[in-house]
Order: sequence, then structure tokens, then C-alpha cells
Amino acid sequence: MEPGSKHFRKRDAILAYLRTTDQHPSAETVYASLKPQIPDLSLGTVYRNISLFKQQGLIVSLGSVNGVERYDGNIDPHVHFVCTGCGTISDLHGMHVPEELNAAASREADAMVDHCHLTFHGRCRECC
Amino acid sequence: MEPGSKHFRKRDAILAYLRTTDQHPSAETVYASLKPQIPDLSLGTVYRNISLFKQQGLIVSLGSVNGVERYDGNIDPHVHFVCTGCGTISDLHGMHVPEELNAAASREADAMVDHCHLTFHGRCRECC
DNA sequence: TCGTAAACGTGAATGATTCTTATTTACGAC
DNA sequence: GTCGTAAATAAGAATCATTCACGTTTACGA
Repeated sequence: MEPGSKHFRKRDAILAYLRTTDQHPSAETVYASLKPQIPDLSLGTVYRNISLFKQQGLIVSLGSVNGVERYDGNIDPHVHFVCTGCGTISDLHGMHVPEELNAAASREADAMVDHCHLTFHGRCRECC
Repeated sequence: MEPGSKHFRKRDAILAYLRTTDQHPSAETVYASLKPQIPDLSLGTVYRNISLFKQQGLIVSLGSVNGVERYDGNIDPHVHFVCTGCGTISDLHGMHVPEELNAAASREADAMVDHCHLTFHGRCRECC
């Protein structure tokens, strides 16, 4: 938002939160995290804006873990690890999917591929 | 089931269907596909058995597409393409995630990785 | 000050999935 | 064969994440 404007206050807070955290939160988590600072925030607003950000490509969905969709405000491609015990998602910045695989996938699928997700699943140290 | 036994009739039909198709169906799709042959099949049975198969490692979940979970009866690791238009999931048998990446991920995540999913997203020829 | 459109809060609606409960089924012991 | 038991099931209610509908608030420009 423009400085001094109160327009889009909540929308911006939601996006800022998603961009700041590395927790890959759910909508509920975003809501719970912002509620103390923004007492009149509603869950509907969180869902509405998250869905807007997704459309605009400002955030990405990481899919659902235990039936709850998770989001990432860091849109440059990276690899994830999901703990099947506690549901924690963490970034694996040390690994990369070679860009050229997208082209290979396009060819094999006979489709227009625009991105891919590489996700490892297992149990973190705390969960086993 | 043992030959000659009628025990586990529906359970086996569900597993057989999942192993036979390459459609990566949802629970609803499994139900609709088997209903004609098994008129007294119920959706609850499909969900119950799918959840059992998942636990036992007989099938894998591919995550949700448009809010609906999808399953694969082919449990050896392979790559998928998901069309964001029509929701079709197809196999990319020509591509592989090198086994040794699991070890690298274990190391970086400090966790016990047991499998990974590589999924490309885009639009199939019919959808654009 | 007024009009307008975007953003929002609230609560109802939706829909996939899970749970509950009573029923059916197969099989072993007698 | 009959009875007891445990697994599998059908049916429908319940749950819960997400979306929708609608009336209200807010900011800004005319």
C-alpha cells in the first residue's frame, strides 16, 4: 500500500506475514498469528486474500497436510520436507530441481508445464 | 483373499481397481466406477478401505487436486503431471528422481526421509 | 459532502471425509 | 447343523476446512 494509506491494511498484513515466516502456515495459522495485532481480523478475510494471492501468483500452495492446505510466501522454486508426524514443513534450500526438467516434462506429458514441486516425506527428529 | 473365500470381496475389488487403473482416481471415482458391478457398495466402504490401504502402504496418496484427494495403486516411485485445468493426473515414466537424493534430503532436513514426490503442474493439450 | 467501489465481518452453506451404530457375513468350535 | 465371535459393511449423521452471500465499513475522488 502507499505510505499513509490505510487501504488494504489487512490484506497487506496477511501477505507480509506469509512472506516473513518460514513456517508454511495454514489459513487458520495465519489467522491465529495475526489476530493479536489485528483483533478485528476475520477468518473469511484470510481465506479471501489467500485465494487472491494464489491467483496473482504472490504465494504458492504446498498442498494439504492432514486435510489442511498450507501456503508459502516464498515463490522462488525450492524443495520441501514434510514431517508426516507433526505436519511441519521445512525448506531444503540445498537441493534443486534442474530447470531443464520442466521442458522434458512438457515433452513427455504433451502439455504446458509451468512449475513443479519436489517434496520429501518422512519423520523429523522430534517425531522419531 | 484365499481362493474360494468370499471374505474381503469389496476390499479386494477396491484394491484391484486402484492397481489396474492409471487414472489416479478419487474416492468418489472409485465408488462410481465399481458401483455398477457391486450395486450394494457404499462410499463409506471405499473411504474405509482406502485409508486402510494407505496405512499398509498398498497405495499412495498423490495429494488433493481441487480439494479432492487422489490415489495411486502403483506404488513404485514415479513422476506425475497434474493439469490445473481439468485435474487429470498422468504418469511420467520417462523421468526419475535419483534415489540418492533421499539420503541428501535426510541429511539436510535432519530427518528420516522415506519417499518423495516430484509433480509437474501445468495445462494439458485439451485445456490450453 | 456525496457517490462509488473495494475490503471486510458475520454467519450460513457446501462438500469431502470421518465416525457411529446396527446389520450382515464368514468361519471355527461344539 | 447351530451358535458365538469378530471382521466387514451400509446408512446416515457428524465434523471440519473452505467458500459463499450479504450487509456494512472504509477510503478516496468528484
